[in-house]
Amino acid sequence: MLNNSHSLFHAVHQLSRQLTKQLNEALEPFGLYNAQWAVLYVLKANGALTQKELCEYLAVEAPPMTRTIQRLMKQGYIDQRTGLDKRKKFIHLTSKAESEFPKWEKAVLEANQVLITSLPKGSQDAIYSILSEWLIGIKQQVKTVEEEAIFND
Amino acid sequence: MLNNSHSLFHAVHQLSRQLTKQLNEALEPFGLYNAQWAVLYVLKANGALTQKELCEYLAVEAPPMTRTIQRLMKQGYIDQRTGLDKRKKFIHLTSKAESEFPKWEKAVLEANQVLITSLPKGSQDAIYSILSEWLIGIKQQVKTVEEEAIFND
DNA sequence: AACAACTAATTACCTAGGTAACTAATTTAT
DNA sequence: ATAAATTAGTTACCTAGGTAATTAGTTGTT
Repeated sequence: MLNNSHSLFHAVHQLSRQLTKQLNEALEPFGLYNAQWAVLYVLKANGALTQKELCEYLAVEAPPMTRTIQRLMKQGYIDQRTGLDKRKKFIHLTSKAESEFPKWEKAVLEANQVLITSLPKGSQDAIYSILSEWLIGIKQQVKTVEEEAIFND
Repeated sequence: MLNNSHSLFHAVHQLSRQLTKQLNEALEPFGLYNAQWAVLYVLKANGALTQKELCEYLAVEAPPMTRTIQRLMKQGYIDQRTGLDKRKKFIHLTSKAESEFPKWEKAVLEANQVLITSLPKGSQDAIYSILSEWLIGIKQQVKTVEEEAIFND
């Protein structure tokens, strides 16, 4: 039974660190890190996207995304193409990335499998829906608090 | 309904970032960051601890803890005393920290309140118990996998 | 047509947390 | 008693993510 918010927040934080740690270990043989994998995964699933769109999909600010993209480019897994709007940079998976992707995905799925075995399917669905709802709630709440702050200026 | 592990892990990760971000904002007026607050909170609740013990309580490796402690010391909120075993450093809250603590706690609790309003009490308990179980499971699982790896050497 | 406002991306700099390699103190074995 | 192994903490260096300030390109206004 939960007696305070500290414990809950701490558990979330700790879990997040465990997950990324294990994922990084799984990706290590390929010279990839979890932030890079996240980008590759989104690009594979959605096709070419601008950096802005990638930021929105992954809920990350622009500067870390710039860095991750520059690294992936250096490794030859993506390329940038500017469109009509020269500010926008569309990010594409290279054929090199396309051909490596299945290996990466396999390693990641195996790691995820290990991480998730101790969580019964029912709990998986429960936790996912609670977390999703909570995230939405937090974003609204934060927005509201900010607006009140502006209003009170 | 959860269709893959990526979504779940991503939700956990994103939530963790939201929570620390909001907590940092709440602590900003006091010149504190969430990692420092975590240490202060544990020391207040448990009394003096060695750095090793602090690491275990907060599930953090030693190097980041060293850094957090050095910062808190510079701010005059803690002091180190070596015991009989000269390797161990016991960390104490200073009276300055003790007198400031209630203000910090109030700010943190208010922030936590905002973050948790969108999560019904039932969901709080549900999520906390699932997360706790899951964390335990992951640690066992990871340990097992490592042992198998050693065995197969 | 020219100036103002906005937008996408980058740069510089901050905190958090991780591993590997090291130092100093303490146990354990021989 | 001394050499070897272990332990607590530190240092150096890595990735991740955040904010603030800047640049270049685009839109809107007048």
